Amino acid sequence: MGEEEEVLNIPSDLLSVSAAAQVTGISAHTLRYYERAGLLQTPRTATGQRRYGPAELLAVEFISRLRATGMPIRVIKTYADAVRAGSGREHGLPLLLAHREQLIRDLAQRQAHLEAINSKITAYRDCAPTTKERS
Amino acid sequence: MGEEEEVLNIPSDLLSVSAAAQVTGISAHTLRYYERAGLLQTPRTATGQRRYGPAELLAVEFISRLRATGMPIRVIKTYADAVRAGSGREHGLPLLLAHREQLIRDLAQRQAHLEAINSKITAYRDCAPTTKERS
DNA sequence: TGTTGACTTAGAGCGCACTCACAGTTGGAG
DNA sequence: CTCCAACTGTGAGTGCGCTCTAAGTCAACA
Repeated sequence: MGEEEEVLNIPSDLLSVSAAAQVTGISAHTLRYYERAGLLQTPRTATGQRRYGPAELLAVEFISRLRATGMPIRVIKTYADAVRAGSGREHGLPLLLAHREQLIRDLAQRQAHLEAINSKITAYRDCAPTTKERS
Repeated sequence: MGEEEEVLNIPSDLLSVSAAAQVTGISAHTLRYYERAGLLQTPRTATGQRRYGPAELLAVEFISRLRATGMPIRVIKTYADAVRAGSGREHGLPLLLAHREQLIRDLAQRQAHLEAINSKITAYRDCAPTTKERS
């Protein structure tokens, strides 16, 4: 909750893991962790170093959106597996559709929470500074 | 993320911890945990059992809204301490104001994530079923 | 009055998502 | 060629928010 950059500026060349971390805002540790967890599969150099191209960076960006909206790692893995297996439309899409519904409900709830917090703030503004307080 | 009840129906009599759990949707274990953590302070019977009145139930409801919008336990504790100390307006209100700003930013981000997910879904709909996939 | 189920506290355990530490390998500037 | 910084995998550690366990106390009905 709360970053600072807004949009990913994706370069056309291949990036090392730390460069990809800079670009995506996901730490190098976490990028490797995602790969270990099966969310991601990064091409390697001849000696085994990861190289992130535009496609991988976009994948990282999408994964981080799923994470930021509360999708658990294991569900993202299921999605990623489906996409890699070429059955994204059959098995991946339903996960996205379900997640979208969840997210929409979640947004509505958070809106309601925001309004309740606003009410509380207003209550503080309205009551006299020396009045005894509740909850 | 994702409950089922919408609004709290608060009774006027005093409730035991498990009855309060029923009403608030927060487990009895968690209610006790909140109290141990200092978020809550429930009146007791002569023999030490908790009794939740309307004020306590409303407090639980508000706490669960703060939790559901990502406020950490320790910050809620700071808020609760301020309110109990009678300095809610001076020390509690700023926490709520900061949290509201955070929440508003968070909502905007989640909206953006939703739109990105929608785009991805649309991409699945638009591309032919047998087309090779990406990311 | 006896028994059963709900209550009490304190502490341990769990699941998740990182995050770090370690030991060893590699790439590139000087 | 040397050397240092950055890379590698694996496993352990961390922080958070619950969630459960254990041992004991209490309420209330037959």
